[in-house]
Amino acid sequence: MSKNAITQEIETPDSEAELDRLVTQIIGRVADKWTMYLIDILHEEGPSRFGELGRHCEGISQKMLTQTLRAIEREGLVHREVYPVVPPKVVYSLTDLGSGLGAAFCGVWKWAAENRTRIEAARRDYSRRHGE
Amino acid sequence: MSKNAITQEIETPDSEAELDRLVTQIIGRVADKWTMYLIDILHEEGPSRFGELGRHCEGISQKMLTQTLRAIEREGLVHREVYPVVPPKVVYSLTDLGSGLGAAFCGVWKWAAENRTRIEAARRDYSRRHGE
DNA sequence: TTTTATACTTACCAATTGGTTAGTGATATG
DNA sequence: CATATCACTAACCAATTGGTAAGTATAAAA
Repeated sequence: MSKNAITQEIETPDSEAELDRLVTQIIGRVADKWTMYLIDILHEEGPSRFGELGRHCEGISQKMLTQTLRAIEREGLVHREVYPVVPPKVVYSLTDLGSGLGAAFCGVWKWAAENRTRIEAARRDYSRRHGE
Repeated sequence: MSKNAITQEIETPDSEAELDRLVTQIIGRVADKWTMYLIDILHEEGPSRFGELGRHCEGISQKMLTQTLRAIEREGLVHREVYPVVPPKVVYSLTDLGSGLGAAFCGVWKWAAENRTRIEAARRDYSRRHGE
C-alpha cells in the first residue's frame, strides 16, 4: 500500500516489486552459457540445422544441444521447423523475440572482446595475490 | 603456422579462432544468474555491504552470495574493501571493468522488461501446444 | 547387404551447484 | 551474563547439470 500509493497508473495489474520479480525470473531462465552461445550463433549464422548448431557450438554435447534448444523454443526465442524427409531435417531460426535478445547479448560479447586482455590480467593478478 | 601465415600483424599472438575461443570462455564464466543479478544490483545501488547485497538479491543463499562475489572478484569485476572493525564491515563495489559489464547487461534487462508479456505469452502457447 | 546420414531419445553415471546448519570472533547492548 | 551483530567458513546432503553410450527410423549409396 505505502509502496503503490505513489503510482498514479490505473492499468497496473501488479505492483512494481512484482514486475521486478517477473523480469528477474526471465533473466534467470535466459542467463546461461549454452543459451547465450546458441542465440549468438543463430544471430550471426541465420537459420541453422541441428548438426550445424552442434558444430558451431564448441564443446556442447548432443544432449545439451537438444535440451537448450527445447528450452529456448519454450521461451519463444527460436522457431523449430521440421521437414518430413529422410534423413530428417530440422531447421532452427530466431523469432523476433529471440532476435531482440540476440541483439541485447551483442553488447556483452562486445564487452568481452574489448576487455579481454584486462580480464585475463585481473585473473593473473588475483591468482598472484591469493594462493598461487 | 599455417593458421597464422595469413595475418600480417606482428603483434598478434593468437589466431582469430583462438581469440574467439577466449572470448567465448569469458562469456561462459560470466553468463550465470547470480552473477547477472549481483552486477546489476551493484550497478544501480552503488557500493554495498555483504548483507545489503543479500537483501537485494532475492532468493540467494549466504553461500552462493560469498561464492559468486569471490568469483567476480577473481575476474576483476568487483573490488572488496574490508574495514577492520567489529562487527566486521566489508564493502563491495564495481571496478571499471565490472561497470562496463553492468552497462552491457542493462541491454538484456531492458529487453526482458520490454518483452515480458510476449515471453509469458509464448510460454503459455508452448504449454498449450505440447502436453499441458 | 552393410554402411551412412540425421535428429533425436533413453538410461546410467559423475560432477557441479546449491541449501541448511552450525560455528567463529570481538564488541556493544540488554 | 546472555544476546545480537556481521561477514564469513566448514561440513554435510539433495538436486540439478552434463557426459557418454546405445538405440531408432528410413532411404540412399557402396
